Amino acid sequence: MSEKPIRRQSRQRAVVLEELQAVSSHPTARELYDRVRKRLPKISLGTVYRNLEQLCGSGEVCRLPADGAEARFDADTQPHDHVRCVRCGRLADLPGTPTTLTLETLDETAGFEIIGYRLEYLGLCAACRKPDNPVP
Amino acid sequence: MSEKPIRRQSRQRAVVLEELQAVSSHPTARELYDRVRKRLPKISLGTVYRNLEQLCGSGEVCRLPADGAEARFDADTQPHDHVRCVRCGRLADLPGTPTTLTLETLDETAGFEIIGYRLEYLGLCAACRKPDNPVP
DNA sequence: GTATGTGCAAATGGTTTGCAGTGGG
DNA sequence: CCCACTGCAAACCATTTGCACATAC
Repeated sequence: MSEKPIRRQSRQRAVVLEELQAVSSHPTARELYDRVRKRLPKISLGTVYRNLEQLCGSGEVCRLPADGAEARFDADTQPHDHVRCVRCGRLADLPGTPTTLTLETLDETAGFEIIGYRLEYLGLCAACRKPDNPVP
Repeated sequence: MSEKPIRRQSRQRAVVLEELQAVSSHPTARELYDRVRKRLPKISLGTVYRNLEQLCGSGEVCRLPADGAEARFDADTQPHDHVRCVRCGRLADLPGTPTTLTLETLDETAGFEIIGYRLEYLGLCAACRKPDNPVP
């Protein structure tokens, strides 16, 4: 029935991936779109979304959990944790190995088969910690 | 400048909180709205959202990270972890103490002042594990 | 009385989709 | 050729907001 369609090459998808790999800022789709548009001025936002979704599906890109806000994307598919600023939403990588969790004890839990985990630290970034910094 | 307004009582807010506390299913705003409407047929979805946001602010309720999808809410404000089914999005509580993380080593990391963390295990729920279960 | 809360409906904003045309294999 | 991919714009859908009225205190 549902055969997965063969993926073709496209300049748009290549550039979307390249530009995402070129930054470490975990951009939103729109931010990435703005970057990509400098190289492909006619690309549409819809195409950026479509390609991001495809790249997610093929594991070349990760969609980071969007806390009610816009989704952010990460070209670093190695497992690593993030810190999110609770005030401005900025997302940063955490260097080093991801936190070790006792996954094995969880396999039976709640009837779920555990595949992995997603860990996000919450905090205040340097900019937002300044006392005179206005709430966005 | 920005004085926090005094909170008054309202039947709507009370019922929203009660109904959220009455379930363990981490409902979306709309699901909660459907429950609440059985008791307050004239309540509007906007009011549910407004009250949920207020209850979040006062810590009586938690908004769970919405993975690109609808936000889910939890009246259990004790720190505890969750499992999310990657297939159907169902969210379940994890019993027992939350995973111990080495927060102290992170305080300096990436210039963030760490406040807490959010941990979500990913997996497949019992229903979605059945091989003949169609993809939603 | 006055400011907060509500219902309603319209606006918003991120994301998805339908369609006709383009282009990779 | 064929079917995946694109640009465009409209559609979608969760959430927010403006407004006039209701109501807690």
